Amino acid sequence: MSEFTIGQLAKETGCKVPTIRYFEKIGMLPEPARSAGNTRVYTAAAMARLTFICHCRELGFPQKVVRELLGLVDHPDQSCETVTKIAATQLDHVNQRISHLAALKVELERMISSCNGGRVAQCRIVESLADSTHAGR
Amino acid sequence: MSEFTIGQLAKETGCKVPTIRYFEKIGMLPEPARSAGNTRVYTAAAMARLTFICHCRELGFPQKVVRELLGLVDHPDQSCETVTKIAATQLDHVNQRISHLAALKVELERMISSCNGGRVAQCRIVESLADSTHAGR
DNA sequence: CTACTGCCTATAGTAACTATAGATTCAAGC
DNA sequence: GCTTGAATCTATAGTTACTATAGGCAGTAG
Repeated sequence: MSEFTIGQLAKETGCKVPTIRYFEKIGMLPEPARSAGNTRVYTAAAMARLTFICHCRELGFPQKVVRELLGLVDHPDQSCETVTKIAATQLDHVNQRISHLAALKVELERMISSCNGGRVAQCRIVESLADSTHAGR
Repeated sequence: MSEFTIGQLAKETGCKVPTIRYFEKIGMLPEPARSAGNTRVYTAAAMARLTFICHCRELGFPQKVVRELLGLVDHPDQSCETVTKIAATQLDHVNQRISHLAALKVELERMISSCNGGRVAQCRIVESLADSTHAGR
C-alpha cells in the first residue's frame, strides 16, 4: 500500500522534515491521517503534492503563486473564466522565465566553449539578461 | 552622461530603493560615488549589474548562485577550469529549470485551451512536475 | 531491557529582504 | 532668496519563509 511517513516524504522530495510540518501548518499541505502512535501517515497524493510544491520552490516561484496553482488543483470546478485567467497569467510568467533562462543558457555555453585556449573569454552574463521587461514578481 | 540616482535605478529595474542599499551593504553592488550632497551616483555599469541581479531574483536563483555568477563577471581572468566548472554547474541548473518550466507551460496551455466548452478539464498541474530529479538547490 | 533512530510539539534563530523614523538635500514655484 | 514637497540619507525594527534546537515519546535491533 502506498502510505508514507514524514521521513520518507522528506527523502523522496528533498524537502526537510520541519519544512513539511511547516507547509501543513500554513495550509499548503492538508493535515494527514495519524497512526496509532500519533505519527503522520501520508498518501501518494500528498507525496505528489509535496513534490509539486518542492519543484515550484526550486523554480523560485513565490509562495503566493504556488498557492494559486494549487488552487487550480483544489478547485477544478470553479468558473472557467477564473481558471483561464489564473492559468494565463502564470503562463505569461513561465514564458518570460523560459526566455530569460534561454538567454542565460546561451551565455553560459559560450563561456564554457570559449574556454579551450586556456584563456577565458570576457564574461557577458550581465549583458545576456540586460534587455526585456521587468514586471513585478 | 550616464549617471543615475538611486531612485532612477529603482524605477528602471523594479528593485526597491532600500533593497538597492541593502545589496550595497552585503557587497553585491559596489559602493557608488557620492554627489556633493552625499547622495549615491551610479554609472551605467552599476545599472546593468543591478538589472542582472533583479532578473536573477525573478528567476528565483538563490543569492549564493547570483554571487557565483557575478564572480564570473568580476574575475574573468581566473583559471579556465574554475570558470568552466562554475558555468557548467549553473548550466545544469538552468537546463533543469527550463525543462520543468516547459512541462508546466504545456499543462497551463492545456488547461486554457480545454476551457472552451464552459467546463474545465481536470487539473493535472501537480502531475506535470511529478517526474524528474530533485537535486538540492 | 536498553540503546538508537525517527517522530512529536513548541520555540528560537536565520536569510533576505522591506518598512519606518527622523534628519538632510534637492528641485520647482512664488 | 524662501518655502514646500519629494527624494535621499542613516539606523533600526519588522516580515516572510523557512530551518534548527530542545526536550520528550514510540518503535525496533541487539
